[in-house]
Amino acid sequence: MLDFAILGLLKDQPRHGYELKRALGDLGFWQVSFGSLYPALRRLEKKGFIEATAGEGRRKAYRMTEAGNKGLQETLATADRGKDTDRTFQLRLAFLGYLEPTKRLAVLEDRRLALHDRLHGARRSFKGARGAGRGTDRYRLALMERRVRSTEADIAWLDELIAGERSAAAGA
Amino acid sequence: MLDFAILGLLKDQPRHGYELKRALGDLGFWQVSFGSLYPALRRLEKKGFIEATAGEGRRKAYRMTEAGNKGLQETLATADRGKDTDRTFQLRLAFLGYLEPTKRLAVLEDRRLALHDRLHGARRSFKGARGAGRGTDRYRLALMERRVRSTEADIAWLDELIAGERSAAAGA
DNA sequence: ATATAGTTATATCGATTCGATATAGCAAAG
DNA sequence: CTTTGCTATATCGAATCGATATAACTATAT
Repeated sequence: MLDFAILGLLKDQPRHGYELKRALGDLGFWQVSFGSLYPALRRLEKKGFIEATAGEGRRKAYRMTEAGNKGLQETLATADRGKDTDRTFQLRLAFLGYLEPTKRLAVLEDRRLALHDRLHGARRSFKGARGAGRGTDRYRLALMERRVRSTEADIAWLDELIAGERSAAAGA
Repeated sequence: MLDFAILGLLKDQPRHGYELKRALGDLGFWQVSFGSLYPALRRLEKKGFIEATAGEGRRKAYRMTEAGNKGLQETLATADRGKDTDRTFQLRLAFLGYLEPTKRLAVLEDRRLALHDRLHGARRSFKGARGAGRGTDRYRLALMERRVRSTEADIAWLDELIAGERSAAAGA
């Protein structure tokens, strides 16, 4: 998934390693380590998805190749979206603009389904634990309640995105 | 941190590996893999923090030793709380009931500070990106907004916990 | 009875990621 | 002019992941 993130960030412009780390961190949900980043760059280079160019000073700027662009498109469109973790979904969303507009809605709706399932599970746990009179630790109960609430909030947020997507599709 | 989680779960009762995985998953925020779990059990056994007992059939039930309990207490009380990730904080909270009542409030307040910092950063990013007229991708903007909202919600949730903690302290 | 499929359970493998650290140039402050 | 801090690439060992192997037990179907 890091490979995907790097390709997404290199689509706009060439960047060197340090800059990639910063840009990834700026997305807000993942502080990637150098121990992940530099091996990933070598991996991608070996696959021919990116290539190093001479940057300023000792910088090595990496540029996406045509093969890399193809790889990015494939990963973006790929199913397996049911398996998205929170992090991989956020990553997917960050680069959703690179996906064909007609395919975007499906990504959001798949995510909505997954969150819906999560909500049911979270509610069941919470109600079950609350029902078992004083059987459950106060703090664990609070964690369960948080999970319910934050999943509800995520669904609401996602619904706004979906609505925006639909009206964008209608407007086009 | 997995070691901490295992010790926390074994404090109540002995459990075998598979059961530990289930119990951890039931906490709601971490589906640990066997590839992490079994090596961790051996690690803890080697340190003398847990010991295997013969369970039913081929099960190996692990029980926490006195040294293990001491290790758990230390980790619970340990500072470094400023460094808590979302996951480690949730774990810490799940076992906060095992910490001396007088020390619990500090854990919650440290977390509040960290979330406060995060909120400032998130707001700054969001406003900055929104201000740069149409410079930022719609989906990335949505991610930033989500980060702001969910951090606000987390702080509100945490404040309820803190209020509960204070009144529990006053009542005692 | 006895296949069949599903669940429980322990275990290991390779690849990935993390967190810490080493190294060094470069810029600004004191 | 040197100390401090930031930029930048790199690597190491340990932890974790995801997939898979294996096998016993359990329930259901034929």
